[in-house]
Amino acid sequence: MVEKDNEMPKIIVVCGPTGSGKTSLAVQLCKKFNGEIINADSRQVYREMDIGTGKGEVKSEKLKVKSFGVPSAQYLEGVRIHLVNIIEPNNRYTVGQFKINAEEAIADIISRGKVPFIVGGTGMYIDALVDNFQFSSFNFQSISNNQFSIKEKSLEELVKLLEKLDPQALNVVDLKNRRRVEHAIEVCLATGIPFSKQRTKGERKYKVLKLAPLVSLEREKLYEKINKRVDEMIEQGLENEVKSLAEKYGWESEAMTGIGYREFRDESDIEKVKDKIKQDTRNYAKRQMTWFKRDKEIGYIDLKKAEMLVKDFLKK
RNA sequence: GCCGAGGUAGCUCAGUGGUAGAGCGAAGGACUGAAAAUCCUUGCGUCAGCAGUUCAAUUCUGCUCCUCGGCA
Repeated sequence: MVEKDNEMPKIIVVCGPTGSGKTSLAVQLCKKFNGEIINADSRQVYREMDIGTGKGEVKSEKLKVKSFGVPSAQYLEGVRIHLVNIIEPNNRYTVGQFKINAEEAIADIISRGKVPFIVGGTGMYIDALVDNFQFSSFNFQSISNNQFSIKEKSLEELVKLLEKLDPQALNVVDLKNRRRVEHAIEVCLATGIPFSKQRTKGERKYKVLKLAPLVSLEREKLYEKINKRVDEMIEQGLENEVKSLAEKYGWESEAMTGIGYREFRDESDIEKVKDKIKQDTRNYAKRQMTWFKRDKEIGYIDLKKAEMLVKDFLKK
C-alpha cells in the first residue's frame, strides 16, 4: 500500500467558498512550485462569462509545443489554467464531463513535469475526481430532452415510476427532491442499469493534498468580501456582459441561470439587482461551507502554512 | 395644530376576547451525471407604553408616546 502510494500521481486541491481567495492562493503556489491550475468551477468553463463568474484576467497564448492537441493555452497571471472557456454559454456541462477532462489535463500536466492544482468551489466536481466516482458513459445531453414526459408528472408519480425501475433507489435518493428523483429515473432509463448500482467509488488514482484558505471558516469576513466583490463586478461592467449574453443566447440559456446573471432578468433597478446578487452569493457560499465542512481531509491554512505543506507533500 | 391611517418575529404584513401566524431573511443540514443547481429542518415575540372593562385582553375602551399620509 505504501509503495503504491508513492507511485500515484500527486495532485493538490485548493477549494473553499466563493470569495475566499482560493484563486490567488493557488496562483502563488503554482508560481512557487511549478504548478498549473485545473479549474474546478462549474461556471468558469463557459466562454464569454467573465466578470460574473469571477474568472479574473485569463489570457490566451499560442503554445510552442502543443500539449494534448491544443495549439494555444490560457494563462492567469502567468500561470497556465485548464478547463476555463471550454464551452459555449448555451451548452450544458456535467460532473461526468469534468471528470474526464480533468483526468486528461492531469495526465498532460504531469507529462510535462509540472504539478496539477485543482482549484474551484464546486465540491461535487472535486469529489468526483478525487474519489473516482464511477459514471457509466452515456450522452447526458441527449436524454435531457427525453420522451418520457417526466416533466409533466407529479412528484408522487415519479417516485412510483422510480420504484418500478429501481426499488433500491428509494433508499438512496432524496424522495422529496424532485430533481434527484427525475435524475435517478433518467439514469435508469438511459443506461439500463439501476441507479442504485451506479453510485460507486473506484480506488483513488491520485495522491491528494486538500487545502482551503483560512477565511473559508469565517462567515462574517467572507460575507464582507463577497459584498465588496459584487460591487466591483458591477463597476467592471457586469450589466453589459449580462445584457449581451442575454441578447445572444436568450434568458433561457444555461449561461443565464448563474448567480450574477439571472438577477438581471426581471429587475431593472440596478441597486436591487446588486442586493439580490449579494444575497444569492452569500447563500451559495454558505452551501459551499456546509459541503466542505464535512470533508475532514481539508486543511484550512494561510499562505505560509500552505507553502510548507505543499513542499512537504511534493518531497515524499 | 387639525383630520385620517397605523404601531405584532431581523424585514413586509395576517390574525384572534382565552398570551399568536405566513412570506422573505437568518441559522443548521443534505448532496454520486444541471451542483452558482436542488432539497430538508428550525419561529416566546415585553403583539408600542400606561390605565380601565372583563373570570380572562395582543384582541374592547381611554390616555400617552412614536411613524406615515392629507390639511393648515
